[in-house]
Amino acid sequence: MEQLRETLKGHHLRTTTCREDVLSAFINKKNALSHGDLEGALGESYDRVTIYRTLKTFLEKGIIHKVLDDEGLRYALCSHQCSEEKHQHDHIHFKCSICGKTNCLENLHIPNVALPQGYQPASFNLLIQGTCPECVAE
Amino acid sequence: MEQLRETLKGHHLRTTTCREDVLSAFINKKNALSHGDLEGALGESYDRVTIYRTLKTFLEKGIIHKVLDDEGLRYALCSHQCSEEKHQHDHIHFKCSICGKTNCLENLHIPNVALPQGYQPASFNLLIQGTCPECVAE
DNA sequence: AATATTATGCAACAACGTTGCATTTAATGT
DNA sequence: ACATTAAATGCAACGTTGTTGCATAATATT
Repeated sequence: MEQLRETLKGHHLRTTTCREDVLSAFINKKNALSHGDLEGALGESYDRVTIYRTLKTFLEKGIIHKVLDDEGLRYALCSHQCSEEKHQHDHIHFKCSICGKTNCLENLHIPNVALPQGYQPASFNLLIQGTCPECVAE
Repeated sequence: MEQLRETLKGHHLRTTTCREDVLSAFINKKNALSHGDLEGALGESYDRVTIYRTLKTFLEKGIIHKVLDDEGLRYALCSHQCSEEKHQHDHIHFKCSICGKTNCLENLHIPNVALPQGYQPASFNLLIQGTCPECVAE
């Protein structure tokens, strides 16, 4: 609870109940969340627009990052210290096609790629789809 | 022209002017296209819905594949022989943040990744964002 | 407690995508 | 070349997703 306030303050954001609730949703569910997921999780507590704006500010301030997906955009917590100035991510995202959950594999880095002459890379996004350990087990 | 018919027939599709036009749009513009791009390129010739359905069939039949993007879905031609039965892609997508175009780097394969125990990968999608050769030059 | 600044809710709108149904078109056999 | 069958299109309507402007409410600061 107090930790939420700290996180928000650390990113120069005012503490509001909506931001606390969105942030704790990300912390509790450990997988990536879409706007719709959050709307579902938070019920009628907040306006749709407020959630959109909360996601936008969290993105800008470096609290969450985008997770690409062939069926829509999701968001996940930034584990390492991201800030308004710089977002840095080079981990892999895994989406399970059985349970539908997408997770950050924080420990796995995206391997280097030798691009052809002239290409200047700035950011990388690798999504692997398949079956996750929980769903393989069943 | 005749080639378009061949391609469509090869994927067990009837030849219609809409399908020919959509297909040639993909062949002419060499970058990935969104539904909106196609609507723009084809003008008022076809109904919005028809373009959506054309994209859907092309996807299913293995003529085009999805290209993920943090600002929406795009589609690009499948270079290698994809079919209704199997789609196989392991090339890299590069999106230029200056000109906004996304291209398939057909010759670059996604490097192998050692996933933790229990993860069963099925498909890979790597998007690199940065500056493309044309925009670097300027 | 008063103030300045920021966040929220509401309304309205725009973009994106889907479904059902009647009509038109393409392929096939005669 | 024509009739038949099956599939594709256009239209209307709808649902979802995301954005913007503005008045109100809440937060941080003095």
